[in-house]
Amino acid sequence: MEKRVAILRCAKRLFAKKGYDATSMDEISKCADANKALIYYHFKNKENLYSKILLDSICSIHDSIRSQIDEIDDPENGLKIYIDAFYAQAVKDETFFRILMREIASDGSHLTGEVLGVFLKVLGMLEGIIKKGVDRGIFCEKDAKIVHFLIVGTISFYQCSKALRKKLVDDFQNKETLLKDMGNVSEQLYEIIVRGLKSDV
Amino acid sequence: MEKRVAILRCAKRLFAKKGYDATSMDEISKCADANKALIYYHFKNKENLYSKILLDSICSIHDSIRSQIDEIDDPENGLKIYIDAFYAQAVKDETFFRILMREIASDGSHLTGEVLGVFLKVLGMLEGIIKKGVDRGIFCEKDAKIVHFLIVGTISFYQCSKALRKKLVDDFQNKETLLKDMGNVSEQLYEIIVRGLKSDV
Amino acid sequence: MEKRVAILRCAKRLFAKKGYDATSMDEISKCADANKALIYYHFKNKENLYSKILLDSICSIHDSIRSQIDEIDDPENGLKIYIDAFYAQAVKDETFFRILMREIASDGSHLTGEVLGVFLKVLGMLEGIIKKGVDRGIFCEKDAKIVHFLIVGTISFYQCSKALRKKLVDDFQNKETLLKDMGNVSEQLYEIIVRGLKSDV
Amino acid sequence: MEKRVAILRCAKRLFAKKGYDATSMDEISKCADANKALIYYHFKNKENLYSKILLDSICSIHDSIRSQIDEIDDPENGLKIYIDAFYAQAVKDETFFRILMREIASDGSHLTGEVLGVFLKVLGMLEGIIKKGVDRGIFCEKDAKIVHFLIVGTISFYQCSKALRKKLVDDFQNKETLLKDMGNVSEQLYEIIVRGLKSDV
DNA sequence: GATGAATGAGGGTTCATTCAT
DNA sequence: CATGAATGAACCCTCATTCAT
Repeated sequence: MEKRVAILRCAKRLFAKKGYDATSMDEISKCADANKALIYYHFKNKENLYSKILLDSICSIHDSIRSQIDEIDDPENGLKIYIDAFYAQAVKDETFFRILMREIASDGSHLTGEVLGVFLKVLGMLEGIIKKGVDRGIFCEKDAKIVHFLIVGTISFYQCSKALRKKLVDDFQNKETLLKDMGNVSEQLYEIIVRGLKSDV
Repeated sequence: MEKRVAILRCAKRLFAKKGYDATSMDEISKCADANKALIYYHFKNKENLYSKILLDSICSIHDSIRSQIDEIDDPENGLKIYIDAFYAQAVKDETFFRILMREIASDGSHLTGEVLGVFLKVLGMLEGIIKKGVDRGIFCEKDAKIVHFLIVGTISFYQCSKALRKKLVDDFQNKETLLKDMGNVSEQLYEIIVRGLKSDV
Repeated sequence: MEKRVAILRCAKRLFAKKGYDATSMDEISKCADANKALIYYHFKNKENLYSKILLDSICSIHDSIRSQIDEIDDPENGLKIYIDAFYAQAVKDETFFRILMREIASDGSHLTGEVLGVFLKVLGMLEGIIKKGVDRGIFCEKDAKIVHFLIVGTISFYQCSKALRKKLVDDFQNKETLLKDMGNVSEQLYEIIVRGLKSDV
Repeated sequence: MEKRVAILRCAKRLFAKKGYDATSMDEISKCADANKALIYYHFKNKENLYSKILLDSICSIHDSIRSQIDEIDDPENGLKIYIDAFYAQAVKDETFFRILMREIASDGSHLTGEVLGVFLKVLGMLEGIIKKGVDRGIFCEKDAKIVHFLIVGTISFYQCSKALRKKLVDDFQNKETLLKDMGNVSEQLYEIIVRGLKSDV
C-alpha cells in the first residue's frame, strides 16, 4: 500500500511538471522506486492513473469548499470562501493547477466523466452562491462557469508563472524591474469578482 | 516555399490543440501534405519548429501593440491598447494562447532565449505604460510581469475554456445553467486592471 | 537470459563482418530472433552493446594470457605465450580482430575507458615480460605498445586478409600465383619479434 | 573543377577518419563547401566517389613503386624499394591505410574490380621481385600476397595506431611506460621480411 | 557547373503494455 | 504484492538520391 501512495505522489508531480505525454511510465516507476508492472497492477493503465490523480485533487478541493460553505448564508461571504479555498490550495500545492491549465489548453481531452461530475458539483456550489445573490438582488445574473474560470485562471497564472517570472529576472538582468507583488491576491481577486458580479453589463 | 508555410500553419494548429509532446512529426507532415524529411530540411528539428512558431506568434503580437502604442501618450489609453491587442489576437487566433498556457504550466521549458527576448520587449512596453502612469501620479507601482500575466491569464482562460464550457453544458444537460456571457470582456478586464493599478495595496 | 546471449553472439558476428555503422539494430534483432526493444532492455543502446562485446572479448584474451603467463619466469618464453595467445584467439575466432582493425583505423573512437583499462592490463603483462628481459640483459628497451601493435597487426592482417587473398585468386584467375602459406605463423612472428627486441636499434 | 578536387580531398579525409558508413554525403558537402547535388553531378553516387578515391590512392602508390623499380635488377634492392614506397606513403598520408584496414576487416566489401586490378598490378611487381630472387637462389618460394599483407599490415598498424598509443599515455598517466620508438621502421621491416624470405620454413 | 527543394527508406530509440513467475 | 523479460507500435531524425531550375 505504501508503493501505491508513492506512485500516486510521484506521478502527480511528474504530470504537473511535464504534462501527460512527456511523462513516461518508466519515469514514474523509477521515481517511485516501484516496478513498472506494479503501476499497472494498481492502476490498470496510464490514463487511469492520471484520472485517479485528477479525481483525488478535485475531490480534495470540493471537500474543502463544501465543509466551509455549508454554514454560510451570505452570498458575498460564500464567494470569498470559494476564492480562498482555491487560492489556499494553489499556494499549498500548485501541481493541480498546472495540470488544469494543460487540460484547459486541450479542451479537457483527458477529463473523464467522473472528474467532470465532481467538477460540476464544485461549479454547482458557485452557482448556488450566485443564485442566492441574484435572489437577494445583490448580484446580476452571470454564468457561473465564466466566473469560475476567471477565478481559477487568475490564480493559476499568478501562482504558476512565479518560476517563469523569476527566470525572466535572472536570465535577462531585468533587475531594474519593479518587483512589487500584488499584496493579498485572494482579497483583491474577491473584490474584482464581486464588482463584476454587481455590475450590470 | 509554399510547403514551408503549410508546415508552419499545420504545426501551429496541432501544437496548440494537443501540446508539444502529443504532436508527432508524422502528423504534421501528413496534415501539411509534406514529406516528413522536408520538415527537417526546413526547420532542423521539432524543437526548432516549435520555437519558430512561438517566435512568429509573439512577434506578431509585439508588432501589433508597437504600431498602435507609439502615438499614444495617455497611460490609461496605453493600457487599453495593450489589453485590446491581446484580446483581439485571442479572438482571432487562440492557438498561441493555448501554447502559452502549457508553457506557463511547464515553467517555459520550451521557451528559447530568442522568444524570451521578444517577450521581454512586449513586457517593456507595459512597463513603460505603467511607469508613465506612476510618474503622473495616476498609477501605483506594480510589477509589470504580474499585471501582464493577469491580463493574459484571464484572456487565455476565458477564450480557451469556451469549448470546455460548452462541453459541460452539452454532456451534462446542464441546460438550466445561465449562459449569460461576460459582455465586453476586454472593456471589463481593462476596468479591473485600472482599478488594481490605482489601488495602493 | 537465453536471448541476451543470442543477441551478444549475433551482434558480435555482425559488428565484425560489417562494422559498427553498417550494422543495424534491426539486423541484430532479426538475427538473434529477439524483439528490437529487448536489445535496449538488456543493453541500453547500441554503443553499450558494442562496448560490452569488446569488453568480453578483450577480457577473454586477458584471462587466457594471464592464466598461462603466471607460472613462467623466462622472458623469451613469456613472449612466446603472449604471441601464441593472440594467434590462437585469431584462429579460433577472428571477429575480435576485425573489430580491432576498425578501431585502430578510427583511433579507437568507440573504445570506452573500461575497455582501454583492460587493454592496458594486457599491455602491462607484455611490459612486464620486456622489463624482465631488459633486467636480465636479454632484451633492449622498447615500447611495449609498439611491440604489441606489431604482433597484433601482423596477426590481424594475416588472418583477416585470408578471404580477400582467396578472392584475388578466384576473381582474377590468378592461379599461377604461388599459394605457399607462411607455415607456422606464430613461430615465425615470435622469432621476428625476439630478434627485434634483441637488436639495439 | 576546383570544387571537384575539394570534394575528393574532403571525402578522402572523412572516409579515412570515420569509415564509409559513418560518413554522410551531407558531411562531405559541408566540409567541401559544395552543394550536395554537385557531388552526384561529379561522382554519380557515394560508392563511386569512394571507389574513385581508392583508385586514385592505389594508383599513386603503384606509380611511385613502378617508377622506382624499373631500373632495379637486384631483388633485395627491389624489396627495399617496395617497402620504402609504402612506408613513405604512410608517413606522408596515412588516410589510405586507414581505409585499407577497414576494407581488410570487411573482406574488401567496397573494392571494385578496377581497384582490385590495380592492386594486382602492385602485387605483380612484388611477385616479380620474389620470383627473381627465387630464380637466383636467394629467396624461397613464398606467396606474394602474404608477404604484401605483412608489410602493409605492419606499416598500417604502426602508423595508424600512433594516435591511439598517444591516447593511452595521456588518458591513463601511463607515463612510466618507455616510449622508445622502433627507430627506422622501414629498415627493420625490410630486414625482417628478407630474413623470412630467405628462411625455408 | 551549381543549387534549393523534395522524397522514401531506414536508422536508433522509447513507449505503454503484457505475462509468467 | 511484486518482478524481470518480452513485445509491437510509434517516435524523432538522417540517409542517399533526384529533379527542376
